[in-house]
Amino acid sequence: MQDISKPLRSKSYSVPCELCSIGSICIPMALNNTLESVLNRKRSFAKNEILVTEGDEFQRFYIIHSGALKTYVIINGTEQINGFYLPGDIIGLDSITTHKYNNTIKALTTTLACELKYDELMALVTKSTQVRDTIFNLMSQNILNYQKMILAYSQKNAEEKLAAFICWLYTQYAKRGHTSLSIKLSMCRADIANYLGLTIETVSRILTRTQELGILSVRGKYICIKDLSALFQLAAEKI
Amino acid sequence: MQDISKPLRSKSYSVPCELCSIGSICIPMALNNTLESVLNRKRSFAKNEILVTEGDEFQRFYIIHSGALKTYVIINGTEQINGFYLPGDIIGLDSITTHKYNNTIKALTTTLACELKYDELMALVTKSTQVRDTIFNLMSQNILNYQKMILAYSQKNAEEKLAAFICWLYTQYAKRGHTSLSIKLSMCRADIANYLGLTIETVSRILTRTQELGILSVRGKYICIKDLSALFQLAAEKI
DNA sequence: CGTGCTGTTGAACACATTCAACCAGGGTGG
DNA sequence: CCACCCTGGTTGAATGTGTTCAACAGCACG
Repeated sequence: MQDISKPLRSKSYSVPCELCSIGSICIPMALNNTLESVLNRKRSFAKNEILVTEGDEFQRFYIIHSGALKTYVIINGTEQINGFYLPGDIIGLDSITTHKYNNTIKALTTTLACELKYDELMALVTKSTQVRDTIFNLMSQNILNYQKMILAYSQKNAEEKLAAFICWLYTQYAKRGHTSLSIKLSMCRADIANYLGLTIETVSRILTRTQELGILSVRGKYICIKDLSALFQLAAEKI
Repeated sequence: MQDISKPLRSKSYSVPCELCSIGSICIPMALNNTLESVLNRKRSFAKNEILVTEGDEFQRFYIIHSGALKTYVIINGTEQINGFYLPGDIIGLDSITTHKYNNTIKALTTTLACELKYDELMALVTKSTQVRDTIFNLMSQNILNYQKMILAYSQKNAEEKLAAFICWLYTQYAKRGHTSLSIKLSMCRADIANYLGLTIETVSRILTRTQELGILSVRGKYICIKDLSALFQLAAEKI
């Protein structure tokens, strides 16, 4: 595994296995040599490649090693983005209950992802309390995150939503060890607007306004956070 | 258990144990006589009684038998409602990861709730694959629900949000066997507005407007759905 | 009968959208 | 090589949705 991940870590945002969302179970599994059966080798996906389509039979989770994915559904013929996923994130927890994928998953950039078979993970949950606790912890964290997001996105106005979004990006990378204040957006303005329930014009306007306030520096897909605490304050969150 | 639940079912919205969110594991446990150790007796809470406060140590889930609860956090001195919980719902899944309650839980009306100890549930997860699968299914369903809610509440305008909220109420009751089109709101307008990120004035105006359209009939806390499919259409959801 | 609480209604205002024009960069073809 | 177009992004003016502030109605309670 290291032979694949090592050269990539310098290239772009990626997570070493220890910082992955399932890291704490993956590493022990590697030591026990049961890894190969449960966590398949990393697979590479090209930009705009579709990993799975809404309605496909659910078999495996995807855990992002590097790159970025988005998930969306088609409502009334238009794409509605459900979420963005960054290195260390796991996709598919919502599919346990439906036995099929509820969203289409698409690569925003070239992406490396680990595949984790559901059945085999479940078998491990029963065998190892460590795996059990890790998975429950992961799902609980997911639920907590969604709660916070609902709170955020139902209460906040456009400016606060966008600030919260950039805070979220920063926090996601920071959680996995990338504390840089310079962020390269892997999604276009239209995707951000779609996800936040805004228009691209509003997103654009707010980005320039926030830049004028000296909080951000925006150039195309590159965003530099000039005043992190002001950004978090704008998002109405505590750091 | 039945001695408690039976007389209540006629009185108001309540769920028989078979329709509870954990029903499928609860019933077998009752048969195995392990029930008493895991699922404590129902506890009654008065209107406005606080079950737990944000930050309290997490020990048990609450599963609503009858009545209604709300969860909220205090942000900048003001209450921010996180969610409403109805008969059959389980509260506390977000606390597994934090080991403490992330919200304050308060009874909206007189409420009967079952208490389910976390530690003892986990022990059962390892012992019984049926319990394991039920709990994973429950958590996955939770995650899926939140995904849909985020989509809903970030994309929809005020009218659609409120329609979606009433649809959600209807669906929640319907899932547990109460398909009546007459719904008694257990929360006040201020709570609805707070939760949906609107003002009470807007909620009020939209309710009367929707009534004028012949979709709803509103009188105080009593709502009667006159045209279910129109309501779902307004909420931009499929039935 | 007044007081307080919950909910409704009205008018002025603010924020976000819509529609439109415009700009910058990348690729293609003459 | 430059004109051309196409895509992604920014900016401006008019419109509309939802908020704010205020008054008021209905109802329970002392």
